[in-house]
Amino acid sequence: MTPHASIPLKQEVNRLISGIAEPGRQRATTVLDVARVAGVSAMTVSRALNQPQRVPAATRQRVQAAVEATHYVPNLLACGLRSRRSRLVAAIVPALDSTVFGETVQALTTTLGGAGYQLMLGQSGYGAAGEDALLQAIVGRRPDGIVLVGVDHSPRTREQLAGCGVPVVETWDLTPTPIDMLVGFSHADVGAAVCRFLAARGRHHLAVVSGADARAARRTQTFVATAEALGLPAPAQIEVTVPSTLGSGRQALRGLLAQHAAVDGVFCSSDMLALGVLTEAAHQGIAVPGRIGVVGFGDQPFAADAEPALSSVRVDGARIGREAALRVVGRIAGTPAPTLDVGFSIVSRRSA
Amino acid sequence: MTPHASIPLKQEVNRLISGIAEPGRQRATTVLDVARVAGVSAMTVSRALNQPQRVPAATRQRVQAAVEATHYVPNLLACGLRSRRSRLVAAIVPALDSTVFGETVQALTTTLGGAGYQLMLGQSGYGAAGEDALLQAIVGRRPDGIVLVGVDHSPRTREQLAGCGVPVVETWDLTPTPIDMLVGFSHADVGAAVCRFLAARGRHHLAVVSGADARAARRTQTFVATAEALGLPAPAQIEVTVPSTLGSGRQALRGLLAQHAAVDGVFCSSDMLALGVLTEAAHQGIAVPGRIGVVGFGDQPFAADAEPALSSVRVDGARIGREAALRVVGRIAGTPAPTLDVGFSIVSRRSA
DNA sequence: TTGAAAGCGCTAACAA
DNA sequence: TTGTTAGCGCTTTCAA
Repeated sequence: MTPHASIPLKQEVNRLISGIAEPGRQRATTVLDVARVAGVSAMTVSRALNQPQRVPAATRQRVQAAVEATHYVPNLLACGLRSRRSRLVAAIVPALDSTVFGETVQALTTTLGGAGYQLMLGQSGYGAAGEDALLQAIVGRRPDGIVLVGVDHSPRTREQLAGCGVPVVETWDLTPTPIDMLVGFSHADVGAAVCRFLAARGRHHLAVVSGADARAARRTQTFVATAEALGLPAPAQIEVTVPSTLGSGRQALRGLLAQHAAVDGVFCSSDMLALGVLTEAAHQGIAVPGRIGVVGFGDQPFAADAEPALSSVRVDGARIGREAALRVVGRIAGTPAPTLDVGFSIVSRRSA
Repeated sequence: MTPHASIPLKQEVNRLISGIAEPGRQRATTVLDVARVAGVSAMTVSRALNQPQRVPAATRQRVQAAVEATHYVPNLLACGLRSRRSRLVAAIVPALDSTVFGETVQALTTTLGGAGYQLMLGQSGYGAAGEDALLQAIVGRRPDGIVLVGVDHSPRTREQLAGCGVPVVETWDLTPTPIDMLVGFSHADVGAAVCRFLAARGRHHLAVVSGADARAARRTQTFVATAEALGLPAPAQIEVTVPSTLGSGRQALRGLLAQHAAVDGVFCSSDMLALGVLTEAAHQGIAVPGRIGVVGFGDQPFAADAEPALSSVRVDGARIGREAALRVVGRIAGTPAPTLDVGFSIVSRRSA
C-alpha cells in the first residue's frame, strides 16, 4: 500500500474502515482498519502502540492519528491470547463489605495500573465454599498473577494455584508454607502483643470479642496463651457473627458484663466491634479507660476520632497492596522476591 | 481417532497431553488435549462443556472425566475472542474505601455469577480524572455489559460508552438523559424529603454537612431550596473532604456551633459523618435529639445501633445491584428493560 | 450426533 | 525500519 502523506479525511476513513466488500454490518475496528487508514501494516500499528521506541516518531504519529480517527480500542482478549500476557492480575478478597482491605485493594489497583496491569477483583466470601468456582473462573482468564488475601485455602485451591504456573502472592498473614510469595504479618504476634500491652497497663481480667474468621482466631489463640503465660486468669471469649458490626460489639459488652463482671480489658477483632464496645460502655456509664480498657484492630479512619480515642492495631494495608503488586510484576519480569513481614504496631490512645 | 472404551490411565494421559512430537516444554492443556484423552474431537469437547444438552450423556461423561484427568481449565480469552461473548461484566465504582456501595457490588457479583458472568471491578476515584483511561482498559476486554455507579461522566466517557455498542446500566441516581439503562433514585427528592422531615419535627435552623461529591451536592441543593420554600432560614452549609470520616463530622459540628449557634437540625451526606456529629455532640454535652436532630445517609449497619440510634436515608443498594445485573443480562439476551426508580425511605430513629 | 475447516484479532518469529 | 506468515485456543459454520 502506498504511504499517504497524511491521515485521510473523515469520510475517507469511514470508507476505509467499513470496507468496500461488505459495507453493511458494523464491525469493531481492528488493527487492520487502523493500518489501512495510517497507510502502514498491521504489525507496524501493533509496534507503534506496544513498543513505541521501536518505531520512528513520524510513523508513530501517523498511527496515533489513525487510532484517534477510527476510535480504535485494542482487543485485549486477542492480545492476551496471542502474546500469552493478559496484563491482568486477579485479587481475591474475603469480602468488600468491610473496609479493612480497602486500602490494600486501592494500592494494588494503583501500583498495578502504573505498571500497565489491570486488577480483576473476586470475592471469596468468608470461607472456602465458592472459592473453587471463583478460582476456576479466574484462572480461565489467564491472569499474569494472582494476589490472595489470607493464607487459608482449601488443598484443592492450593494445588490448582501451585499447578497453573502463575505467580501468586498471599497477603495479610504469614505462613511457613506459602504457595509462592508472601507479604503479611503475624497474627499470632498481634494477639500476644496486645495481651502484653493490656497486662502492662494493669489490666488482668481480659476478654476477647472476635468475629469468626481464621485470622482473628489466630490472634485470639495467642492472646489467650499469653495471658496464661503471664499468670492471668483465662480471658473470656465472645464470638460474634461476621461481618462484625457496631451492634454486635454493644451486645458483646453486655454479655461480657453479665457473665464476667470483673473484666477490665477487651481486645476486639475489628475497630467497628470496638466502637460498639465504647458505645455500650458510654451508654451504661462504664468508664473507658477508667474501668475497662479497649483495643481494636485495623486502625480504621474513625478509630483516632472515637470518644475516647480508640487504641488499635495498625497494619499498613496500603504497603501490603503495594508490595504484593511489586512482587507480582517483578516475578513476571523474572525477578523473584522474598517473603516480606510488614509487621504491625499498637497505636496507644485513650481507650486503653 | 478410535473411540476408547474408557479414559486412559494417568501415565497414558500424560503421554497424550505432552505429545510425542515435543515432550519437552510444558504447555497448558487445551481442548485438543482433552479431546485426545476422551477420544473425541475438539468440537465435541467444546459442546459437552458449553451446550451439554446437545451431547449424549455417555459422551458428556467421557469428556468430563477427561477434563478432570487433564486438569483442563478453558481459556476464556480464546472463548471470548472467538464467540464474541466474554462473559465479563465490568462495574465502575467511585471508590472502595467507603462501604456504601458494598452491598451493590455484592449483589452484582452474586446475580451475575448465577447467570454465568463474572464481574470486573474498576475504581474511578471520585472525579472524572482517570475515568477515561480506566474505560479504555475496560472496553478493551470486550465486556458483555458495563455497570456504572453514578450518572456524572465526562462527555468523552459517555460518547465512548454509547459508541461501543455494549449494554450500559447507570445506577444510584436518576437522569433524564441516560446513556442506556438506568436503575437508581432521585437524590433531589432525598434532599427535599429530609428537609421536610426535619421541618415537620420542629427543626427550623437547619444545616447540611456534605462531602464534595456530585450526588451529595444534588441532595444539598434541594434541601436548601426546600428550606427556602418552607420559609425557613437559609441552611448553613459545611463541606468536608472526601472520603468523609467520623473526624470530619466532629469537626463540622464544632464549626457549625461556632458560627450558627441556633442550629437545631443537621443533614449529613453519610452515616459516618453523622456518627461524628453524634460523637461530638455527646462529647460537648449537647443533647441529641433534645437540642439538635441528626439525619444521616446510607443507613449503614451501624446506624441503628448508634447512641442515640441514627435516623438515616435508607436505599436498597442490594436491589440496585440485582436489578442492574438483571438488566445487563436481559439486554444481552435481547430483552430491553425500562428505567427503574428504586426509591428511598427515611428511617426515623431517635436522633431526629 | 459428530467432525473438519475456517477464522476471531492480535503479535511472535522471521525475512527483507 | 517495515512487512509477511503463521498461529495463540477456541467456537462458528457447514457438511456428513
